[in-house]
Formats: sequence, structure tokens, C-alpha cells
Amino acid sequence: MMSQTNDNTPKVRTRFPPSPTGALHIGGARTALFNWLFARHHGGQMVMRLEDTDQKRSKQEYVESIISAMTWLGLDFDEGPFYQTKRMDRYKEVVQQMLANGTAYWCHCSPEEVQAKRDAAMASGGKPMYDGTCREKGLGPADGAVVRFRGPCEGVTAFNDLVKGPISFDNKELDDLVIQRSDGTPTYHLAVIVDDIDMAITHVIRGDDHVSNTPRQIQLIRALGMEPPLYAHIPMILGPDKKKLSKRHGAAAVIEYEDMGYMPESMLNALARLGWSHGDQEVFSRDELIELFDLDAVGRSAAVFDIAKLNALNHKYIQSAEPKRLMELLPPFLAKRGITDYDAAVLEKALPELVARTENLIMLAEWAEPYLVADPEMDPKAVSKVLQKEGAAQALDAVAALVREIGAEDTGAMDAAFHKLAEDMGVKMGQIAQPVRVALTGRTASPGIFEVMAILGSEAVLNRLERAKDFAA
RNA sequence: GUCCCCAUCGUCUAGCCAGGUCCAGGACACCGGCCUUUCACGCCGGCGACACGGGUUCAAAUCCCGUUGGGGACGCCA
Repeated sequence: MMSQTNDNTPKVRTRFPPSPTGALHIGGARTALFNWLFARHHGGQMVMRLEDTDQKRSKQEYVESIISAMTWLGLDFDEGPFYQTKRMDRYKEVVQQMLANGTAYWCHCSPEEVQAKRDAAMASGGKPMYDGTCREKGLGPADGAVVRFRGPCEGVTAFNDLVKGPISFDNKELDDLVIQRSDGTPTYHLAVIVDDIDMAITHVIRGDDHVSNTPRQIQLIRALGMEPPLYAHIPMILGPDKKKLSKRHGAAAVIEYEDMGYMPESMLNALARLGWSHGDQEVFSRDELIELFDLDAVGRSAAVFDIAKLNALNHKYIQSAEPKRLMELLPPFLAKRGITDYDAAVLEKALPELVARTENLIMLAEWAEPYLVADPEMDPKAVSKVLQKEGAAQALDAVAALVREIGAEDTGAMDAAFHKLAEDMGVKMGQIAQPVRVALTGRTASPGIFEVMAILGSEAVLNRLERAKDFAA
């Protein structure tokens, strides 16, 4: 159904049209992703458009934050960003055209009058709609007048939604909506359809909160003698309480996840799996997503965004990431811990031992710290629980001797030496390894002790062993 | 209120369109075990769902109707 089978079929062009009244949220990002994937999969294009006609709420800083969130996710666009506020003349022109061909009319009803009629309709059990008072009056422009669409009163407006299937609305349910405000600016519906047509959009992929907007937009487009694009309404994303995802649910802005230590590839993967699937596959690279994504595998029901799943994915991605990739993502997180000057070679050596233990970049930085600073902070609990125990000082001395003899870098030999030492001292491995671990890292948890020694190198190991004796009993 | 949409484990979902291979599969989470010098990783196992009621059919998670529940829309917001 979606494949482009003949040359007359226009090339796929999708659009992502956020209104710059806030940061890019999970839901918007998923919409952007689906539009982007669909366009990329079909070798088409995505255009970026900013629906900023609400000049009170739209801000340039939001434009920048939305685009930077998209950049973080790697969602680029082929055209734009276009600003609706820069296309006002065009919208006015279209309104004039509709006024001229009779598909729109001037309405002099005041907002208060209209609202009163709506309330009355609602009170008597009907749908709150404009009653068409000015529809046949043949009025002209006036102070405070708006322009309304002259919608069909009979029949149905139907469309075949690419994810939900056939949907139809009785035209009686649709009232004559305002297309131009009294200040001369266009309303949302008018601006959207003009843009979708002018920008040659072939597929409108958006949240299913727009389903009921669709018949009106189709009518508007037809009133201009044009054919509407195809529509695909994707299910909404809900919070854990099954309500529309919002700030109440904690981090909803995509960009916050960057600061929380998530890799963009994790986020992309998690977003893709919300409402879309490919059999039992859970992990997808960007390229796989492009290759496999299509609208027919998009589900119809709303999905709850589960942070635990994102965590699991992030863990997986960190674990399988190239050290190089991690090293380019890590500096900001290290800097937050005050670590700006460190030996990159040590970090690179440590990384493979650390990744299995962390599910985000914040944790990774935390785990990396003891290897990157000269005197890692000693956890008081670790000191009292391990270092200040009977035999800890002797173990430290014995290990120092081993290091001088074998060198901390020879993991295999050190392993053997530790076992022999434990046997000679008549203690369990843990009674040697734990004091050494605390001495070397300041903590009770770390990678394997031999790996830790190899990462640090003989010199640092000896220094730390010596230093730890001050803490030992 | 009216209209529209949706309904499989706690969560994301496969299966549904082309009914039997499904006493429903995977992933995350959770629980237990193994591994083990710590913390993890990993591995093995467990718990756990077709919203309800009718119908069609030899046979329904799959098709139809209804009920219930949820969501959305009904702006001179987008």
C-alpha cells in the first residue's frame, strides 16, 4: 500500500510542524521520528515548519531548543525551517480567494455571542457549534469581523487513515470554523492546509489528537480545488498514569534526557518502539530503523512511556558502544564531577571494565572517577568496614610486595599470586581483594581487582596502597 | 453532553487484516538460582494478559454486535 509503484506517484514529503511554545517533548519527538523515518525509508524528504501564529506564546528560544533536541537525536530535515508568521500574506491571499469563490464568508458575531450559543447548545444536549448566523447574510469586512469557512451541511467527509483505517464524519457535525481572526491573522486550520499544499506534503503523520481536525482540513483543501494529502494518525504517548504525558510526569522534554546521561541512540530506539514494532526485535540501529520502518507496522492504541525500558536500552547501548564514542560523550559528565584534566588513555583502558556496571553516562562518570583522579575520595563506610579490619594492613603490604615483584600490569600473574598469597596467609580471597579494592578506588565496589590494578599501573597502585595504610587499623 | 478513536502480561508489544499450528510468543520490570575477590555483566528458571457479554463457526485473541473502561475533539490555541 505504501510502496511507490509508479512514476506518477509523487515523491514522499512529510513535515514536522511543532509550535514553538515549549521544549520538544517525548510525544513530539516520536512524531518527528516517524515522519523522518517514513521520509528516509521512502527516499523522500521531510520539511520543518514552525507553527508560530500564536504570537503570544511562541518564542525563538523554543525554536532553538526544539531544533537542538532534534539535532541531538540526529533528526535532520531537508527543507525549512519555515515560519508561518513569515507567510501571512499568502494566508490572506487564500482567504480572499475563498471569499471570492464563496467557500468563506464574513461573520460579525462577537466572541461572546458565539460562546453563548455554544453554551446553550451544550446545555440542551447538543454539540457546541457555531449556528451559522452570518452564513447567508452576505456581509462584508468590518471592525471585529472574522472570516468563516462555508462548510458543506450534508453528506460525509471520509478518509482512509494509513494507520487507523477508514474514518468518516458526518458533515452535520462540523460547524463553520473561523479561518481568519478579527486581527487579520489566519487560524491554525487555514495555515496548516495552505502550508501542506504549498509545501507539497504527501503524507501528514501526526498524533491522533488530530483525527477530528482532519475532516475540516480536508474540506478546506477541497474548497480550494486541491486534493488532500494522505493522513496517518499515530497513537498518543501517555504517562504511567495513562494520562497525556506532561511535565507532571517528570522529564518530558527530550533534551533533559541528554543531561540525564542517555545516549541519543537509546532514546531513538525507545521512541521508535513506542507504537511501532518489527516482530520480536527490540534493538534497532538508526539504519535498521530506516530500512524497516513503515506505517503498516504502527499500532493503533496509546502507549505508556516507560523509563525502565529506556534504562535497559541505554545500558545495552553503553555496553556495546565503542570506547571512542563513549569518550566523546563523557566529558560533560566528568566535568560535572570536577574532572576536566585526566589521562584519556587511562579512561580508554577503564571503559570496557566499567560499561557493564552502568546504565547511564552519569553513572559511568561516577564509576570512572577513581581511575582519573590522583587521590580518589575514600568512602568512610568502606574504610571502616574493610580497611580498619584485622589483617587489612598486612594484606596491603603483601600486595605491595607482589606489585614490586610482578608489576600491576600482568593480570594473569597477579591472579595466580593472589591465590597463592591467600593460601599462604590462610585467608579467603576476599580478605585480600577487598582491602586492596578500597585502597585503590576508595570504594567497596569496582571491576575485578586485577583489572583495576592493570588500569592504574604499578606506580599508582603502589602509591594508593601506601596512602591507604593511613586509614588502616 | 455530542462526535471520533482505542482495548493481549505491571509496561512496550508479537499474533488479528487472509479463524485452527496460541491452555497466547518476545522484551522491560519483578522474584528465585547459577557464576563470583566486591559491584555488576552473563546464563538458567519463575510470576504474569486475550476488558466483559452475546453472536457467527466444527473451531475465535483473531470476524460481527453490544456493554464497560480509557483517550481525543468540539477555541478569534496549535
